[in-house]
Amino acid sequence: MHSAAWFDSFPALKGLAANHRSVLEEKARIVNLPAGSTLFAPGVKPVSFLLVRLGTVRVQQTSEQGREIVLYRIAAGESCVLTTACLLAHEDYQATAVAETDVEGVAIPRQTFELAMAESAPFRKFVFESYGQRLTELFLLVEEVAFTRLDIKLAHRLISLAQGSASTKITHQQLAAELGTAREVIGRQLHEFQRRGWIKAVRGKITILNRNALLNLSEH
Amino acid sequence: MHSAAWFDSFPALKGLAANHRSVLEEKARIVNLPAGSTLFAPGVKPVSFLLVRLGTVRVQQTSEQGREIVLYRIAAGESCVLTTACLLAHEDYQATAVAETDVEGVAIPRQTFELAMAESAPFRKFVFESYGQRLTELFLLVEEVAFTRLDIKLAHRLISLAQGSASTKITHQQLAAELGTAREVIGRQLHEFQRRGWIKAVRGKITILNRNALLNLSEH
DNA sequence: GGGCCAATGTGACTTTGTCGCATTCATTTC
DNA sequence: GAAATGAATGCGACAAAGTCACATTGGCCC
Repeated sequence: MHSAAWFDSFPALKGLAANHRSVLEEKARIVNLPAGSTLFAPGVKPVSFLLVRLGTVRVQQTSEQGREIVLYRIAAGESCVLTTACLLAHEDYQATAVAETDVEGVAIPRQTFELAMAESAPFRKFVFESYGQRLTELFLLVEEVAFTRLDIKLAHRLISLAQGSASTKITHQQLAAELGTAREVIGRQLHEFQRRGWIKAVRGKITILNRNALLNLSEH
Repeated sequence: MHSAAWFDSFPALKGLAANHRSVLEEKARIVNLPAGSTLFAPGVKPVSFLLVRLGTVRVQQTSEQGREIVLYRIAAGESCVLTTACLLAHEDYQATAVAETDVEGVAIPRQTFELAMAESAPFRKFVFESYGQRLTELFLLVEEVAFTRLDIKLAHRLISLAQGSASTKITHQQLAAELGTAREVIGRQLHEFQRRGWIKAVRGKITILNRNALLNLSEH
């Protein structure tokens, strides 16, 4: 089906002219990716512009020694800026993207994408706003990585990963990869949080007992 | 003068159609900035698209506690991606840009810029290629900040700042701001390099005595 | 020559990262 | 059910990096 259903998932595309909209609807392809699958990895060239309709995608960087850090996440309704950048600059990917949940994406062929960029001001606006937002986020990430204490980063991340619920299924290793540090370091810090009664950690799961304390710390 | 002279400083714009070229030439304004002046700072909104014709610009981030880190440099012939992003996403700047040398820039009014983006494929290509490049660089920066040992980063930076010549005029504090670390840490490391006979440091100036040793270390 | 201030040095201490193992827990396999 | 397996976690010693509170030095200006 090349139904118009997907279009409404992207409020930012509301303003598109009817003719542009119908071209996009006609040429776009819905792609379904199971949780855990890799959308792209370093050295690969993108073939289509990519929008995420449902689910979330994690973009991360891996160092030569195998250590990882999460760069950002793509939420439902957003575009994959890195894909766009690589597509337009004719570069390879230099990061990895993993589906964190089952993901439904909308793939727009390069030609159609370039046409839309050329002809539709609202489409350009959509693409550029994503760009600006990511760039800002990356600047903040650099600052956070360089200057923020680990306990603060960890408190912050625990809250944001929990998404309002009390507990998260996550291992020390995964948390270390989130923040670009080592497992042992996460272990120590979780221990300290637990000693203070802020969390309860069991194998593969962390439960927040005192959200306010974590929140307070995360605001340093 | 709104001479065409500046145009030839941007090889990437060679492919522009004559009519687009003449519009840009007509509307663009040459701006001269003395070394050390601030192009933009957090909280300011950009008014023009900006190309750097001569000189270099340093873009840096400052943390709340006042610590700094250099994000990237804009060389002659390049555009200021952050300006573009903010311009298009209607956002404020969230970083600082400082002229490292006397800078001659080309300011293109927003309207003219948007027109060029709408009508000229080569112009879009120019803008997007800059974008992709910066994004790639920022990814690498995050990785470097998170995972690379300080001695390696410092060796690397000393070589790149020296630009082939043997000595650089720079203070420990400035080097610390380059790499996002503390002055004392730079001091210690320089001491170690000096002890090994790789550099000679005097107040405000560092001379490279053994470039190969530094290079070798910087390739870790 | 003396004052001034940026640049640099120093040592004690904390935080973070690294290394090499030892345990523990859950699941699969016999 | 017992044993085997492998991921997840714990632990202790040590190295690297960041912090703090000063002391010292060098260059410039009067």
